[in-house]
Order: sequence, then structure tokens, then C-alpha cells
Amino acid sequence: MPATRATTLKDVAAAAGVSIKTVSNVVNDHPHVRPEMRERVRAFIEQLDYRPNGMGRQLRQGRSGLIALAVPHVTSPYYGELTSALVDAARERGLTLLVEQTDADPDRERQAAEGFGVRMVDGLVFVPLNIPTGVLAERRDRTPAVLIGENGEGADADRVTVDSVAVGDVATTHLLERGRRRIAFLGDKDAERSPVLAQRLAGYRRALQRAGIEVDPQLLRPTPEWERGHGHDAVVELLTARPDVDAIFAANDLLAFGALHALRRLGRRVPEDVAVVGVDDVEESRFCAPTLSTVTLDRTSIAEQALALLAERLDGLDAPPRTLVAEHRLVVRESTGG
Amino acid sequence: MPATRATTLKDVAAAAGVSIKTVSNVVNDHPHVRPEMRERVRAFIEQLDYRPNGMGRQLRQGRSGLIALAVPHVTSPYYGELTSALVDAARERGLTLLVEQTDADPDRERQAAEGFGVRMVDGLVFVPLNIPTGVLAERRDRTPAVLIGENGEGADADRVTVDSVAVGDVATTHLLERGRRRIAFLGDKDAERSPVLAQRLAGYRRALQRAGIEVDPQLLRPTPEWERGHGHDAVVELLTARPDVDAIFAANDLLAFGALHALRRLGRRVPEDVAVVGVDDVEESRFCAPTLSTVTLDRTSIAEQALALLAERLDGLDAPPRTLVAEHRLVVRESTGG
DNA sequence: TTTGGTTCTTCCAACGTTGCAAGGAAGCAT
DNA sequence: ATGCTTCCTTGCAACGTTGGAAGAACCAAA
Repeated sequence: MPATRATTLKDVAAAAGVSIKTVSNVVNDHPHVRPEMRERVRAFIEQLDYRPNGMGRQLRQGRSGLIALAVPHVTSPYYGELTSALVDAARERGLTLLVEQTDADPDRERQAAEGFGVRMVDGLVFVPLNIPTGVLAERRDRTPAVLIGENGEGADADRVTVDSVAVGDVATTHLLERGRRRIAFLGDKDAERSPVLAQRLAGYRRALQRAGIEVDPQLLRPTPEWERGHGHDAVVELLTARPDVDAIFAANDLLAFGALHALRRLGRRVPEDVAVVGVDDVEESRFCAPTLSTVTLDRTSIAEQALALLAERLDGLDAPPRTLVAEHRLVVRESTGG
Repeated sequence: MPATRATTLKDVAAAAGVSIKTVSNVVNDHPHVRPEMRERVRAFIEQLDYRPNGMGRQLRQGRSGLIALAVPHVTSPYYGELTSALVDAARERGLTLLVEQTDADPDRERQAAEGFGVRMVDGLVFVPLNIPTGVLAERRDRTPAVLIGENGEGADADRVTVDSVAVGDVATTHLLERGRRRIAFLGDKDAERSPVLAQRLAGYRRALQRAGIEVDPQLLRPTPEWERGHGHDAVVELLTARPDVDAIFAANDLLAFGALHALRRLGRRVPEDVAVVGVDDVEESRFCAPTLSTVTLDRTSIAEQALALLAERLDGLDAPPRTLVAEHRLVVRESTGG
């Protein structure tokens, strides 16, 4: 690996005995280059393995083609699948995604929103989780941003979201239709911080109310985060407090997986004793035991819509913030009786 | 979102009534700036929300701080966890990771290896899966690269790998110690293309041979890829061909999850009838039903070692390719009887 | 007042690229 | 030969930044 400088336009020009600009014209397929000259230059480009220096090009053109993605963590299946869809959607638009993880830490989410100190990306796709209220509203960075999800209120930015009240309603209603009456809600926490939670919970309440069932506070089980282990622990406590519970609506699939795990360890049959519904429809839900009923959110479409919104801003669109609502759909599997 | 140009050094300089370079000196904490001048300039920087333009800076300095990661897909838990660890490790070194997915497509892997046409990143972290033999050996791009895993032979690049023969051996030996004798291998395919597979299979053969057991070709079950569904399908076929199978060594956890799913649907008890071992120890293996015995690969350490190797190259290290071997360890859970 | 030495600030050039405008060569009709 | 196109090629400038050197201002000592 010799420390040779990378080939530049200048090198190719010198080798071919033409001007830098001619080489540039060949590289960029500009008209008015004699075919033989084009061939000649191409040969040298090939021979010297010239590839344009992105930084020079970007500096000149004022855009980098880079989009920052700030996401809580890629590890979690839902965000992983979303990231994957965004990478592909960006690629299709000739953009490259650069990934930052916030670990759902408010400070790091703030940093992400404010642009990381150095201006390098053309846009931001942001999945906020715990960003303090107001931070987004006061965002000074003029880089276009798109938010994904319901969190991060008051932002002056485009957004792709899901009707989470309806999601909570449809999941709860499904359990009610299966004859369940003591339905726990898994994933409760500080609702002020988390609009997405508040909405799923509101849907749960709405469905119960419509069925004429009182909301039992003991059935609202908090979890510190929405990961498998938290679902497990919350269900262990739940079964102690309310052993008669006959259904669980988990705020996301991971909590549901933890719930299934706990139920199995405690000898409850699913769905006979306790039915379980999640939200997200991550791939695992089609393979876990029992397979999980859940509300599917179309990640591909969310990703594509988010990038479509962003691309318009990159092209200079100056319009008030827009919000797109992605589809959701109940998927019934074994955990609620197929 | 007014289409105002972003603030540059020139703007700050004009506002503060000093030269561009003085502002630059303040931004970069250079000595020889009078404290009061420093303060004055800082105030304008703050007021105008100046942030350095990464592209200009990078062009000048000749490095971008960007590292490309080329990975089959972020969705799969193992790669997702690896990506996550790499993002964090890069961040700690002041680098930013830019993610490309190859979908395990040979052409896209080749593109990744050859640098995507535009020179923009300082380095490459590459997880090859199906790259044609020889492509890496002929790589002309002088951007430093680190490979992760056993695939991609002949590359003139640093590598972080795992002793996959030992991995296959330890998993198979564990099943033998549990008294199993008809042990299937799940994930077979064109071994020439996939050294990692070849090695895990070699470990399987070695363990059987040591136990004096003949390798039964019917127990070597191919799968098109290493995803849950393929594991499921392969096990369905396996049970038809060899209903007497008493253990399955799956080349990775995803195949194992699919296997568990199929076994459950076909009424086989795990581990009583069939014991199952995977490889990777993704989080799901601690929560699936039954929980999965597997061989854990330390992703955090793999990621950190990979970036350490790369960072040395970025600093100009000129040395022959190096290979680091990361640790592995058997984790016993319910699927082999706890 | 001049000199010498600090300390602070500015100027110049360069990183690699591309848009623009001008330069040059060749072909054609006069 | 001259003028006029047309086609191809080149030179210049600029994107925003920073290293290095030159310049200016200031102060202390002669």
C-alpha cells in the first residue's frame, strides 16, 4: 500500500497531453468532445484508475449527496429494517446515507438535530425518541430534515408518521373480538415525552371505552424501554399483580417477544390463557413461538416517502412542513388464535 | 425554510471586520489570537450560527473522516448488531460511517470493493459474502480496507476474522456430548464461494470424525441463503429424508430460528427429540422458544479491532496485511437441554 | 527617535472540481 | 486568400477551507 497520491484530473490531463477541462468534459459526458479524443482520454482514465474526488466535486457543486440518518439504534429490528429501507431508497436517488446512532439519549438526539458541528450533509432523516420538547422547534440549522414517527413535537420539518391512535385501537379491538376482557397494555411510560406511546395508549383506551370496559390502572404496565427484556420483566410483575389477565397489547413487537418468553416460563399458554398482540411486524414475529399477531407498519413505504419529501427540499422546494401518514394493517397469527 | 446560503468564514469575517484567516484561527483554536478578538469573533460565530463547511475543510486537508461500510444487509440481526458496533466504534475515533448494502449480490460487492466510482471516503469496512474469487486480489483502489469475516480470499487488506473451523467443531462436539449421533448440518451451499461455510462445515466434519462417526451426506442440508425461512424449509425437507435426525447444527442463528419454527410445526420437541445449535448469538436467541444454544461471536470487539486496523492505515501505516482472530464461545441454552 | 523583538493579523496559494467565456482549428462558400 | 460557421479545446475563476509567510502594530530597550 504505497503512499501514492490518488490520481486527479491533472494527472490524467498531463498523461493525455490535454487540458484538465477536457478530461473533466469526458468524465462528465459533456458534448463537444471529438470521439477519438474521448476515447483517448478514457483510455488514460482507465489506465491511471482515475476516479473523481468527491470532495472537490461537492465543493464546487455545493451539495454532497450525503444524507445523515439519526436513529436510536440499528440493532433493534424495527429500526434496522427501517434503516435498510432508507439505505436502499437513498441509493435509488443517488444519495448516500450516513448513519448516526443516538441511543435514544436526549443529548445525542439534540446534537443530531443540530447538525453535528460540521456542515457536510445535504439533509437529515431523523427518528427522534426522547428529544426534549422544543428543541426541534428552535432548530436553527437550515439543512432540510424529515422526521419519522410521532415524536419530536413542534418541528418545522416534513414528517412521515403513522396513525398510532388507530394502531392502538385496531390491536385492542382485535383482542376484544377474541373475547378478551382483561387486556394489559405493555410499554407505558412518561407519555409527555413520547407522543407515539400516548397515541397507542389513547387507541387502547378508545377501544375499551367503545366496548364499555373500564380501564384498569393495574393493567397499564410501564417499561423503561421497549426491548425484549423489559417486556419479560413487566409481564412477570403483571402476572403477580393481576394473575387473571387474559390478553396483552404490547406497544411494540420486542416487548411482545419478551412477553411471550415470560408467559412460557410461567406456564401460561398463548393464546389459550393469554393472547398477545404487538406492533411493527418485524420478521421475527413470523417465526417466534407462537407466531405473533401484530400491526404491520410498511417500512419500505415510510422510507420512500421520507426520502421523497427530503428530495423535494433538496431541490429547493420552499413550502410549509408537510406530514404524510403511512398505512398500517392488523396481521393475525397464532398468538391471538390465528 | 428560506433559500439562504449557509454562513461561511467570509460572512463571519465581514461581520466582525476581520480577515477570513483570523476567523479560521479562532475556529481552530490556533494560538496568537488576542483574547478579546477571540471573544469578539466567537460572538459573531454564535450569532450567525457558523459551522465549518465539511467539504471545504476536507478538500483542503485531503481526508473526509468518512468510512464506507459495505454489508450484505442491515436487517439481518447479526449484521445489524455489527453495523451498530461499527457506528459506535467509528464515532469514538471521530469518524463517520456511511452505509451501503450489497444484498450479497456479487456485482454490488464488487462495486463496493472498487469504491463506488467516486472517491469520497477515507477507508472501507467490507463484509463480503459472495464476491467472486480474485476480485479483491486485483483491487486497484488504494483506499485502505478492512475485511470482516472469512470470505473474500486473496485480498491485500487487513482482516478481522473468527476461527470458524473451531466454531463448527465446538458446536458439533457439544451436540455429541449430549449424546446425539445423527447430527444434520444446515446451511450447506457452494463451499468454494463461501470460505466461512467451508470452515464451519470442516469443523463439523472434524468433530464427527474424532467421535468416529461417518458423515452422512443426507444430513448436509443446503439453503439458498442463511435466513429464517430457508432454515424452515430445509428442516421440512430434512425430516422427510431423515426422520431419525436427533440434532441440527445450523450455520447461523437465523437458520436455527427457522429450524425451531419448522420443528415445532412438525411436532418435534426441542431438545428432547431434536437438539439445535446456531452460530452468532444474536439477541433473539435469548428469547426465542426454546432459547437457542449458540456460539457467540463478539461483535463489539470485532468492530473495534476492525476500526483500529483501519485507523492505523489512515495514519499512513505501510505494512503487509494483518489478520486478527476474534474470540468465540459456546453458549448453552434450552435448545440443547440447558 | 530608532532598533529589535513580540504579538497579532492579513495575504497568498492550494486542495480538485466544473461553469462560463473565450480561443483555436478546420471546413466551407465566396 | 478571405470571411464565416461549426466544432472542439482551453483558460479563468470560484466553491470554503487552512498552512505558511509576510505584514502591521505595539512595546521595550538603546
